[in-house]
Amino acid sequence: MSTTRSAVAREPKRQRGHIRVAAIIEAGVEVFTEKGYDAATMTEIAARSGTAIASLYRFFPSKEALADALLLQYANYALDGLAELRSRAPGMTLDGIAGAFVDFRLELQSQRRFAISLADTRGAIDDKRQRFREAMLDGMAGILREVIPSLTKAKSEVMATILLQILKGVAVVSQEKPTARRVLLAEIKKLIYVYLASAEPLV
Amino acid sequence: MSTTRSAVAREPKRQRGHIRVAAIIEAGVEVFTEKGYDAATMTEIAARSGTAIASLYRFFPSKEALADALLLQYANYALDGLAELRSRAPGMTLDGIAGAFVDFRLELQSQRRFAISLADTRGAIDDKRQRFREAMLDGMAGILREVIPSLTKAKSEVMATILLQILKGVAVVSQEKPTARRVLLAEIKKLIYVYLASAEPLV
Amino acid sequence: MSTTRSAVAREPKRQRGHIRVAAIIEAGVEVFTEKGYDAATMTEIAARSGTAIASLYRFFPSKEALADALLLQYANYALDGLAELRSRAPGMTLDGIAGAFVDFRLELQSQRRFAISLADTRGAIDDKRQRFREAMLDGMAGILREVIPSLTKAKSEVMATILLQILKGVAVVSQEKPTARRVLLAEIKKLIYVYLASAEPLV
Amino acid sequence: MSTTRSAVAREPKRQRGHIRVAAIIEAGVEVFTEKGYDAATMTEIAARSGTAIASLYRFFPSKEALADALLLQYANYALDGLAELRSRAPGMTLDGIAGAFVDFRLELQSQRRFAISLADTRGAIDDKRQRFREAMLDGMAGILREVIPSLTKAKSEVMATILLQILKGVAVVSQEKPTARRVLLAEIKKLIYVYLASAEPLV
DNA sequence: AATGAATGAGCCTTCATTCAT
DNA sequence: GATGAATGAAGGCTCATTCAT
Repeated sequence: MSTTRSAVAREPKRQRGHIRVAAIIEAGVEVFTEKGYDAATMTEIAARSGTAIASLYRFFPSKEALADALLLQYANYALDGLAELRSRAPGMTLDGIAGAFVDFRLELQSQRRFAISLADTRGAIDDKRQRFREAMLDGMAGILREVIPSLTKAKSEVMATILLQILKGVAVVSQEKPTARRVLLAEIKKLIYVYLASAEPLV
Repeated sequence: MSTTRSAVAREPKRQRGHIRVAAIIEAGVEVFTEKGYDAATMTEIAARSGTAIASLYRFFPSKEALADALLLQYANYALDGLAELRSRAPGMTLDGIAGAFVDFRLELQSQRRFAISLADTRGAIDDKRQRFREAMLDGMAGILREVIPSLTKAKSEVMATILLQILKGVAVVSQEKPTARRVLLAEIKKLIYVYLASAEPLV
Repeated sequence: MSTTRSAVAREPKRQRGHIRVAAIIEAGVEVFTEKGYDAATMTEIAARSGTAIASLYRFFPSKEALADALLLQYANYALDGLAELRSRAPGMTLDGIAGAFVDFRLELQSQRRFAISLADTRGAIDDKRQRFREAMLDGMAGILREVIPSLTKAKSEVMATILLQILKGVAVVSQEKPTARRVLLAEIKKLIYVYLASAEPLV
Repeated sequence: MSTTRSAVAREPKRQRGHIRVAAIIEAGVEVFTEKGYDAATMTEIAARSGTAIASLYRFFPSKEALADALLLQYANYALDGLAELRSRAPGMTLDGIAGAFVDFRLELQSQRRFAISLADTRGAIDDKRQRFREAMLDGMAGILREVIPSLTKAKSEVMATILLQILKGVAVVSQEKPTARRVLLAEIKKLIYVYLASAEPLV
């Protein structure tokens, strides 16, 4: 499938390797998420994944490469989910789609797969994040046009930007206590609903 | 740089200190904002504020203490602004208050006073940030009740949480190009408006 | 790469081993020469010789051992050449022998067989280098006595030391551009000639 | 004198600093000489100079910068000595100048000031070494023309190249036992003498 | 009181060498 | 026997923080 990839993660050729990589990725997500890119140390990631530091470097030739890989994986997962949502979109009510968006974001969280707070990380990785963001916006805009056909492309893009920001709130409220959490998630759904409704032409 | 100081009236120590502290804070905001907490170095902050490193440490005994102070200052500024907004709230239309919220957030940005991306920084500083967040939520909930008297306290707090998240979007869209920016800010205002309107009982 | 090996006559192990070793030695010479002892990595030598790293270690149990082997091979080659030169020495003119020495050194260079700049490498290898040096001096002193029979053993050894140093210059000038190179090589020959002549008793 | 110098050694502003720098330079010369550039470690240089590693880096911002500084210092010292020799050259006999060259080289050695075996070191430092070499050749060629006026510029340069190589032998024989050493040094002088004489037109 | 210097802990990364399949 | 994977020791370098003048 893929032959050589310069500075990017190299995939293992033996069974054990895959397990290792999985452990590293998991630890990487954990540590990056907990501490942020700069404060995370390769040593800790290695330790937490039960790998020797040099082994970690065998698969991910640099800290940045590891972060890249984590982001990429998250991006793929998220984009896949979004595509799936889109396929279900036609015929959904505004209310349904509002809930679907929130559930989608919730799912992303639950899958411990995401990584790296949106902060620090300068340099090359930022480009990739930017591209990911654009792909997300694109996908969301598409969904919006699916459910509100009267939307122009431009308008749908603006709304997607807003929507993305709203959905970030899901991550924030996820840290609240269960009760508050439930209430807040319902409120976010409602917010999205009224927002979408306000953009739909009155029949 | 240092001049004679024989008979000349030397400013009272407090005065000099204040100037120094102000310079440090300004430099601190700059550097933290530009590079993030981890990548910012005390040496650079010292240099950029024209202070010797040891002097910097006289006023702020650690990097974290400096970040704390920066946050505190920002919090005070923000809370003051919020209080002021609250005093103007009574009698404002929903539309007016939606705009006012956005303008308020915009103002915060423009005043180079705020610092440190909400990420990295772990430890003690997080508590303070939490308290600041709560104070903000409190203030915003109050304003909401001011403009939508029918709101219960609980409901207003939920809405404040949502609103705060929406307002974070102002920072995000501020990085877009002027045209897009203007459009997006208008959209945020609209979003807030429809959200507030949805919570107001139909007369 | 690896083919079937069922009924096909597999070369005797020894044979295969020799090929491997030869490949490793060649790669070793290359890499050591290009990068120097320290900067050369066993991994690269393995890769460049098409050997697996573990196989390399089967033949040469350490980096130093490999360097040793390289030196030894070079020493043998050089000493053989010197012996051959010695056999041709009787009856040569001083001028002829001067040229022969330079050509001899030139030959050594051309045969990509030599390795490792005379620097770095500490430890055990230095002893071997020392012994090699002595063997060379010995051989050269012998040749000198062959062409200048009046030389005492002691004197011939002193002269050999000097001569060896002069010949190192061949390596240095070899890096010059062709034209300069030619001139400098001729000059070295002349230097050797006048040096030898100065030691020959006036007839 | 000098204000800022990017990646090069920074000179201390206080008394203590000069002492430190001197100690570092001495240790640097020692370690680089003993182990070669690659094998030398900053940690050892720091330790041997009684400095903390970070202090070392305060003055010399990188290993290469330190090596650079060492080379520069050596070059200056050597070139000064050569200039001085040149001023004494007019009127010297060939025999005298031969001895003077050897003494000059000997002096360089004795002044523990020189550094870094001519091996390893790739990159930027090699350029400087090259320039240094050329300056030396230039100076030596000048001296040769001083004592053998009939020399063309080109011829003197060729001879200087040869001479430089011969003089390297001084370093080599310096490692011999005193007795052998004395004999060899005398032989080098003689070699230089006959070489120079061979280039002088018969009167 | 102010400041340049000193420092040690720690980070990312590499590599010779040994395992385990 | 051959090979990819594993590893730990070490190296260059930075930075928050403390001394000493």
